[in-house]
Formats: sequence, structure tokens, C-alpha cells
Amino acid sequence: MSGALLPREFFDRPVDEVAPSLLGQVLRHRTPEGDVALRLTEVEAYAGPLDPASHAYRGRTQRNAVMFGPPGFAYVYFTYGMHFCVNLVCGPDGTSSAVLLRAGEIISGEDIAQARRPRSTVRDLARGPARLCQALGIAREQNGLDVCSPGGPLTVLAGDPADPALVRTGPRTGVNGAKEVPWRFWIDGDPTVSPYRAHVPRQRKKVVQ
DNA sequence: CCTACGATGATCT
DNA sequence: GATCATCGTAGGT
Repeated sequence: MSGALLPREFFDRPVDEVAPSLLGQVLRHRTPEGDVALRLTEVEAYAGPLDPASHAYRGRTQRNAVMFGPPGFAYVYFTYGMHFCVNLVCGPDGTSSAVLLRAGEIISGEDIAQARRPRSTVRDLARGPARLCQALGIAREQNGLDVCSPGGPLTVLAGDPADPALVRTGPRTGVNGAKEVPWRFWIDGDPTVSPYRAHVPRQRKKVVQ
């Protein structure tokens, strides 16, 4: 593994090409508490305006603005009233595709990650998109950060790319649209890959009849 | 292992 | 007002 940053051109490609090539690469967040880094084991591609499951499907809004900017930037969003998830923006400026980072294996700063998720087992520290953000200390303030910036706090470093023979694809997790598109990518057999959960529409609490 | 469900608030219609 | 790219816990197998 080297400590080199992935160049912006890495992200300036079709999102379904970037996503699998991110497996095995390293995401590092430097904070005052220290550095935490992980090796990506599971990602999902979201293909901008053509993809009903994408946040960019209905056009640009205040929330998704970063997705419409240049590649190599972090799009962080808040969901379910308590969780953050992080994407890496792909494709040229003006387009709006991105890769959701779903899971990883902590390779340094495990003590800090553990402190942020006190009740978690080591395996579960970054097993799921919101857990990944918690372990790395990613929240609102990290939205819009350039992950290709030398010296930047949140960066993607070159790791050992996953063996292509071990890369699996399948339907995306927890999404309601375009279920048939196999745009989830993971490293087969890796224990940190999140368990698949189909989308379950939540039932209304009470119907007044 | 599995399935069910409540927490909690921003976003969009 | 409904939905949501989720998680932790509780309970059963």
C-alpha cells in the first residue's frame, strides 16, 4: 500500500466503472482526535438524473448541489433523522453521479473508531454506510470536501485494489427505485461487507379509519 | 442466524 | 404529510 492520493481523473469516469475500482482503496479522515483510515469493501453506484434511486433524479437542490459539481468531492447527507452517509462524486462537472461508500475495514486508528462507536465489535465498526461515517467522524461539516486535495482532511489514498475475481455485484440495498440494476459492488467473503437488506416501505403508524 | 420495529428530523410534494 | 441510499435492540429459531 502506498500513501499516494488517487488523482481527480480517477473519479472523472462513468460511475459504474469508478465504483468497483474503489474496492480496496483507502479512505482516511484526519481530525484533532487523530487519523482513522479504512479499506473500502462495499460501494454502490448512483447514476444521476437517469436513475430513479439517485438523489439527483429530480434535479439540483440545496441538499444535492455537490453531486452536480466536479468529481472527487464528498457528498454527505443526513437521513432517518440521525445518520450520515458519504458519497464520492463522479463524472465531469455539471453531471451528477456518485458512489455511496457502504462499508470498509478499519486499517488504522481503530482505537479512535472504537471510541466513536463504543458498543461496536471490530467487525461492525464500518459495516454499513452510517456506521462508516460514524467510525470516521464524517458528518455535515465534511459535505463538499475535496478528497483529492493534498493535505486535505478527508482523502482517498491508493490501496491494494481488490482482486477482480473477488468483486461481486448485486442489487442496491434499501432503495425503492431501479431495483433491477446491479450497482452494488463488494469484495466476496469479506466479513466487513454489510448484510443485504431489501427496502421495506414503512407502515403508517395509525390510520384514522 | 433471522425478522420486526421504533427512533428522529431533513427534505420534498 | 409522507418518505427516507439506517441502525440498534428485542425476541424467536
